[in-house]
Order: sequence, then C-alpha cells, then structure tokens
Amino acid sequence: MDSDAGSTSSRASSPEFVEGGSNFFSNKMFEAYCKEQERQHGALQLQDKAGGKMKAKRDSMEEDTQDGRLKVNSRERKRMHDLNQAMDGLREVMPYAHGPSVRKLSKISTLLLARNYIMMLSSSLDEMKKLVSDVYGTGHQNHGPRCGPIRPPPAQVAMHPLTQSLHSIMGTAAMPPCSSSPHSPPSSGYLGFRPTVPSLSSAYRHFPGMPCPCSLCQPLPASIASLSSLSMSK
DNA sequence: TAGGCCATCTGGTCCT
DNA sequence: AGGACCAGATGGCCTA
Repeated sequence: MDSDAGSTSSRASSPEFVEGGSNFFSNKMFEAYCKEQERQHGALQLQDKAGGKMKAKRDSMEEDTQDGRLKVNSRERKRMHDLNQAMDGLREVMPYAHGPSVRKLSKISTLLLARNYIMMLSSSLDEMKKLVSDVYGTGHQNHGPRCGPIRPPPAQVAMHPLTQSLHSIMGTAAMPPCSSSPHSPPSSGYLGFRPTVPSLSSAYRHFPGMPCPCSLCQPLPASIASLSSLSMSK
C-alpha cells in the first residue's frame, strides 16, 4: 500500500490500498459522492419521471461518471503512492538514523534535509577539487588518486548554519545521532559543512594493499545506486 | 485537546 | 479525449 507500510512510524497507516480503488476509505467517500450525485439529480429525475429513455440515458451517464471517477481516483492514488515511494527512497539515502525506534522523517523534513545534504556534498566536492589541485598541481587534477587527504575527524566538523536551521525545524528529538544506528552513516561527516580546508596532518594516509577508510574509496551504497539507476531509467 | 502529518477525493488546468 | 499534475478540502491518527 502506501509508503507507511512497514515504515518505522508510530502512525497507523491509512486503510490498505487495494488495486482497483476499493478500500474502505474510498468506498465511504464514494458512497457520499454517489449520494451527492443522487441528490443533485433528484430534482431532474422528478421532472423527467415520464421520460423513460431520458432516464436510461442519465443512468448510463451516471455509471460512466462513477466509473470514470473511480478510475481517476485510482490513478491519483497510484501517483501519490509512487511519489511516496520516491520519498522513501530519498529517506533511505539521507544521513539520518533508520531504525524501528526512530520516527520517520516527515516529507517536508526529508526535502529540507536533502537540500542541505546536496549543498554540503557540493561544497565538499569543491573543497576536494581545490585540495587535489593544490597538492598535485593543476595539471594533475584529473589524474590524481581517488583517495585525497580530505577527511577530518568527525569531531572537528563544524555544523553548517543550514544544518542548524534544519535541526531547529525538525527538533533535536527528531535527529538522533546517526552513529547510534548501524545502518546510518556518521552524522557529523554528512550533516556538517567543513568551513575550512582540513589540515593535511589530519588526513588519511593510504597504504598499498590496505583498505582505505575514506569515503571516496567506499563503494556506492546499494540504495544510492538503485536510486540513480531508477532516475536514469525514466 | 490542539496542532502536525498524512491519505484520499475532487475539480481545474495543461499536455500529448 | 485521456492522462498527468496540482492545489484545496476533508477526515483520521498521533503526539505534546
């Protein structure tokens, strides 16, 4: 059904969506709709009581409109479910704790956090490019190693004002430390901007044959990869 | 109980 | 004409 199904939200889901638009809610609403239609057509029906052909035609049209209305409602539900699925996909890749004890991000919070996250990543990328060009020279900036000495210890990361504003919007209770969840990336590294280029002494060093801890060397999370493939497929 | 969030319905508009 | 998209209205659930 909708995106709430299987979510971590304590909110009870809306009535189960059944393909074809015949759930409880829509039935109830549709009954009200039909009654309204009957009420609106009642006066005309009284006037035309003698006209059997006219009545049959009206009945047919009413069935068409009811059927059409159900189809439109069903499409709209599906559209909204698709939208919610995309929203869930966005939540999955957000630097936010996922878990049964964590309340799901609201839609508005998800969008705001996503915006800040993208801005932070863009900023990090710019810094990284600058750093690489500084270290290896401009002639090598496209051929340098993937692993740059750019990752400061999380504790040194300052929180960007945008992130602070997001915290104020969402409330601190809604933003538990990501590190508390095994599924979540470190919060500070993702949520905080680095206002200054970190010193080289705090950088990672790369040894031959040793796994690199820096984020650049980690494979793209499956959730992100699937999301990008989804966007490419459309 | 008020407020927030959400799902659904509905009518209008735009596009193909 | 049919479908997609959008925004307003409505009502339910949950939390502080």
